[in-house]
Amino acid sequence: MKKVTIKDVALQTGLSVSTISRVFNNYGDISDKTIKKVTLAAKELGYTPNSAAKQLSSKKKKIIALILNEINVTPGVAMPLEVLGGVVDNLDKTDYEFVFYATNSTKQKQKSLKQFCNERDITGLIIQGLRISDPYYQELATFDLPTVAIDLDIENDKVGTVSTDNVKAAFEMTRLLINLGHKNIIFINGTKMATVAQARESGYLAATEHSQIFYANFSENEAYQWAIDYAKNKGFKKEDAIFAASDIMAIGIIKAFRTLNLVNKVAVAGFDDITLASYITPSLTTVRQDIRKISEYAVRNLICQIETGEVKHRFIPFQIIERESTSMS
Amino acid sequence: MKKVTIKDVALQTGLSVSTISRVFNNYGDISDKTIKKVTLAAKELGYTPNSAAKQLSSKKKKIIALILNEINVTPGVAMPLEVLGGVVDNLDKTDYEFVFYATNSTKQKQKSLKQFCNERDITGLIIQGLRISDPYYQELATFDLPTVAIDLDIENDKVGTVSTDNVKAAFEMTRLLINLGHKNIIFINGTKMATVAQARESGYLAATEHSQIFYANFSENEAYQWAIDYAKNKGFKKEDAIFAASDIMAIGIIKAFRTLNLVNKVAVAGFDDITLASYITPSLTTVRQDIRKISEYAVRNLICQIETGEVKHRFIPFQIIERESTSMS
DNA sequence: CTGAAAGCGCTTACAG
DNA sequence: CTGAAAGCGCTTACAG
Repeated sequence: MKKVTIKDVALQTGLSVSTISRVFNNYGDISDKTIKKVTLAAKELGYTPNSAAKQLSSKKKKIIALILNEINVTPGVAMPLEVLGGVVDNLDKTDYEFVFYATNSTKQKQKSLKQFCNERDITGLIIQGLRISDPYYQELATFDLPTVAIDLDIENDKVGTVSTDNVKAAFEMTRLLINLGHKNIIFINGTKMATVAQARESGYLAATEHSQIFYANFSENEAYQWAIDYAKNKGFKKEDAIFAASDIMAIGIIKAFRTLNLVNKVAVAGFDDITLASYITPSLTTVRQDIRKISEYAVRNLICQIETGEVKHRFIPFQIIERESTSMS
Repeated sequence: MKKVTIKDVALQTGLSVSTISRVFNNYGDISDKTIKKVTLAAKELGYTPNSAAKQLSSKKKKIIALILNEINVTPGVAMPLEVLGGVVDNLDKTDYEFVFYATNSTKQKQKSLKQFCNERDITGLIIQGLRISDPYYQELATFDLPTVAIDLDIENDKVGTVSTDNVKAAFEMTRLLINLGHKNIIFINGTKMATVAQARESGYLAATEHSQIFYANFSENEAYQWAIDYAKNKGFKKEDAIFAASDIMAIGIIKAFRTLNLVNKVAVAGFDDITLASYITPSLTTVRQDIRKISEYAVRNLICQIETGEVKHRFIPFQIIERESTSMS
């Protein structure tokens, strides 16, 4: 089965290749009769334009790449999938093509962002999941292709950003815990290597006077272990409340609290509102991010940036979800 | 900043374009001196081969597409993400390029699989998430590109398959419930429109004498509602056990059982082992699929099919995970 | 071991 | 409104 090309359509219709091309690209400057003839012939022959040829020959390329870092590390965390789905859906409504690329720190070392974009003729980029230690994070500081970074702070006025206002969200959550009567809010952060973690930490710091911060690497196990150790060494008090910078860590702490018989005695709050948060017992008080909106604005702002050069920074509204883990018996 | 092409490298080195191309494609037939010179010049200029041009000019293309259907429908279900990650990782070890494409029933109507593959010069295809009612499912019956379908039964000896042995797994789970002393196993299936659902149903049927089957559309809410209604109309008995064809439905039933105060009285089992399964209370007895292995064999078999024409059908081992939901008080 | 030239399937000024 | 021709950046027989 030979591939059918634009030439075959030209032959079939007796028109020139240029005309066929114009019909397919809606040049407007063509007679209705021709349009009909070409459309019919194309359908008959089963013609589909070859995208590589199109890309190569066309001046104005329109390809948006989504780059996701470390997509399959944390079980239960579906954010990458949601971002992917959201970006695809929003891009479908435009005439930009979509390319997906999954990366990780190994691959980042092998091929630079710029290399990748040159190879694929990328027009614009949406990127998510980078940590501060990642090569691509560094590269973004001097990157000159239209780019929107999700959940990242980049010191580069060519790079737009979309994220939850992590500072404000952490501030509000901390205030909520205080308002619920807890005197001593302990903050369990992930690492200092993530922009979102830094932001959440500073929000926490702004809301409390007596700060106590520990790090559990965004890991359920490490958070679990931390809680066990802390209980042994210092002991939790009724007036304590734990605010974890991710639901996964909060869940680790809740698990420890089950063992320690501390459930419903010491409040726990998380961040993200992953699916687990509402299913676990006790259900978890947390901050819900609006990933659909984040994806939507990532696409929207990127296209705006490509077309007008205007770089935007946007916070997407969040929601504090109060559940059982902060209501004490 | 002009794009640097193979021509620039040729100019810089005083060699011909053909030679540069050969160096980059490891033709072997070139002097070490030349290789070094070219490599150096390429690095200096920051040359990266353009993939569109490569694709267009090359006879032997090597592009594998992963097509995922309806990626963002069910919260808590990360299978598409795991498949994506697995396929990417396994493809990274080969010299095939990877293309990702998310589809849904609307998009399937707009563009046929064949059209999509022609446009992109796809060499081979991995596809997951299709339901029997999907246009692409129909199309696969007569598809002639090397293809591996995940979790699908296709009547086409050009299409390979990789999946859990759903029949056997459902059979074993049903037997387990019987062995645990439950007399009456009620099967809650999703729909008749999914191959996996049909397979699980027949496994169930093979293992029990008194079959009772209901459908809850793979929906937590519908399963919840079903349990409430059933309790009202017929009433659950101690000897009953519920086997749901997905964890999500099993969880809906557990939720209903909480309301009905039936937890630990009537056994519930699920299928999939999603993250939630181990976190919910009571934790859920279920069938664990090995998605990493499924992805691995999907890639491996597809490449084998592309290179040798041999079409394979493969079952990936599963595991029955016994947890609290089937241990009665 | 290397080069000249045709060709992959399109788009797009330039003419008419 | 339509066509002829150059060109996008590569690969690959064919010569030498």
